[in-house]
Amino acid sequence: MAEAAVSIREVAALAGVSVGTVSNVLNRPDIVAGPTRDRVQAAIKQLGFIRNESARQLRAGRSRTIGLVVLDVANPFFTDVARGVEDEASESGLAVILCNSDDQQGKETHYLELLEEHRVQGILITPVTAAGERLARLQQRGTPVVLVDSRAPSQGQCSVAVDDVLGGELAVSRLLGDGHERIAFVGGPASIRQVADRHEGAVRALRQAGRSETGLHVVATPALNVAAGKRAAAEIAQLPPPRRPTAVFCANDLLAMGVLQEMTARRIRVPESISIIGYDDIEFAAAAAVPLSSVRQPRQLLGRTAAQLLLDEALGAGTHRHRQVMFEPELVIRQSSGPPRKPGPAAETPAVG
Amino acid sequence: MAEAAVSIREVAALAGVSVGTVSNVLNRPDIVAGPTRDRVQAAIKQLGFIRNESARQLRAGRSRTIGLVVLDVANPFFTDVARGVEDEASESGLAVILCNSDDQQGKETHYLELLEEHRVQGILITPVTAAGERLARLQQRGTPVVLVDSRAPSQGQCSVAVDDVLGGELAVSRLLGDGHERIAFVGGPASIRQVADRHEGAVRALRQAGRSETGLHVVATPALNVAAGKRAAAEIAQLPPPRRPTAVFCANDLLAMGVLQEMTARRIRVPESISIIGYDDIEFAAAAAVPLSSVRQPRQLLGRTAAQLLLDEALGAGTHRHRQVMFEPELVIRQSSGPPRKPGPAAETPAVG
DNA sequence: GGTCGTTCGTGGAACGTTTCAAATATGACA
DNA sequence: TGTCATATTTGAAACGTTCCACGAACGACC
Repeated sequence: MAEAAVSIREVAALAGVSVGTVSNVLNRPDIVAGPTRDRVQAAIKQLGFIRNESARQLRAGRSRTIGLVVLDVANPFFTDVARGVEDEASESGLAVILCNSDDQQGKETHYLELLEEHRVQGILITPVTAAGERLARLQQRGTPVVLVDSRAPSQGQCSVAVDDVLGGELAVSRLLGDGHERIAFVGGPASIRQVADRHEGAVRALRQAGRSETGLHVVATPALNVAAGKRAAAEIAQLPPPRRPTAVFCANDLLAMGVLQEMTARRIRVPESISIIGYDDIEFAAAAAVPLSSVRQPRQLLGRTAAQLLLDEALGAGTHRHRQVMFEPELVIRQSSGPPRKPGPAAETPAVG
Repeated sequence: MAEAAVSIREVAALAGVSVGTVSNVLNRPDIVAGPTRDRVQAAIKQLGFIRNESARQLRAGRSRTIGLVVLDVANPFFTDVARGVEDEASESGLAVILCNSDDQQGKETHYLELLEEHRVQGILITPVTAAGERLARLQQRGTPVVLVDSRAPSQGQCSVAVDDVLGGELAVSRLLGDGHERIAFVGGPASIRQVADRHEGAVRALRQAGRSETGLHVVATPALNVAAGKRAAAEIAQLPPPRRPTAVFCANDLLAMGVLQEMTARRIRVPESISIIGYDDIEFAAAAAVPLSSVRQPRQLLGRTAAQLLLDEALGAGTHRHRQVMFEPELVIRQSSGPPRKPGPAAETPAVG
């Protein structure tokens, strides 16, 4: 079934020209005389010739792809980033190799090696931990690296991020402004930079409002998913109402959805009895039964911008200057948050049904 | 900054051996004498040598990657499939190039060309439409193709799918068994094979129960997302209660979540006033405020199996036989569906809070 | 009919591997 | 000491492109 792949040489033979000419038809058709070009193109069609990308890459020294290494492809945040990257890359005729590090150092290392062997134009990565050392070496060996959703530790690298501290501050400031006194922060592990920053922002908001930062009830979670959110909510719900927080700020939307679900299951009304603000503003946040208030990140833009920086570095003729881009997040208020209500008979706003 | 990439030749020079020996150290270390091997490995380390995958591929005639073309990376169904594919591929040391056709014929064609030029080991694809012709030609030229979530039209190809007709039948049979008399089907466009099959299954369930198939109230949607689900629900909600369906079967979970959200917003209780069953059983389905009943597909298994078939065809020494694998879906009942209740005061089961 | 420009086309080197037949070293044995 | 088998290493030919220095053909012009 598998016929021998046809090469440029056979095309040349059929068209009665040299291989160089076929190559020219392929890459610079304008410098080839009309009739010759037609003859070659006919031969290409007749033989079903397909360029061999490996050979081109070998000759060129670099492949026509870029690598994207994310922490979790199943997280809508990253699929949106990937989307932005892909759009930008395809405009330059590049393909994207998507790698899922799954938050594991080992897989990350494995993929970085693979990408370097593939001689990709460059790598976009959200590192598992601050992997500065390893990435810097990659860069020295000639593979540009752009950090996505992290700040570059030095001026020697490009990075694209969203100001997570500001995001945390926006969310908690709003809750304070709404009149909440007892606020919880749900998130973890604290070793994740995004989590730590969002927490820091929350603390900053408290300080600015003249509150003690010990007023923030921190509920640490082992992961950033729905199940962890549910467990955190169960913990909060057990507190007696006078001491229970009236608002929860979650480190991401998956957690927030877990919290929402558990509160709902326990007949604690959102937002009447407890307000919830999430982070990321994934599409499902707006579709939750109580649409989630959330801190929106420009996800696709993040991807696009990262890809642009990478391409500028990889293709730009030495004119590239490293930049650390920081976007601002935006607070989106929906129905899951509002001013606290005094306990009593059901409020007039529908809780969830 | 970018130092000249070091090749096998320089390693050989430093270690004082021939390039062939370096290649042997890399690929068949056991046939190289111990001391020589050590010397070469030291040289590799000292120079920071990285294999050039393009050159290997050129020599081998095939790359060490497989292509995966999906309709929508943002749909959790496909990210789970991708996950399965990736797990299986990485066990064989292959990388996955993930391509998003975005339901557009043009993008699909573009990516197929790109993958063929890359000489991938094979392609896994959920085609935009029945693209039998084009895919068959690909296969003839030597690139194995496995259809994912579609049935192969002929014996000449492998395919992996889930029995969507059965899935539809399971869902609607359950609703009938629960005592529902008026049932709606929400889904579209009907040109999508999955939608048509699930609808057919619903009709079959009605027939088996001795009902007229005209009893199914079909609400056509323009797409399979949350927004379309909301619009469909609004349409259903406008019907006067005596004629309004007491149960809705949706062609996928995104639609179902939209329906749930809109019903909830209109204070129509789920499942007391209306039952909902979705399709796919994505992770978010269980996390909805009213956990969704849904028809589960073995998503990761789908991906794994597809990859296995592909690898068997690509790597297996001519012993491959094409297979059309069909999995069975499984109905998962959660709180969004149940027996219909007579209208009246709030039932004892919590609706949504 | 030479000379000079253009316009096209040619032929072969190079990219970095792998593979394989052939060459060489090693050691056992008579 | 020579012979033979075995273990190791070598050297060169591919793989399919692109690139580039040349050459051929063709007019045009003096």
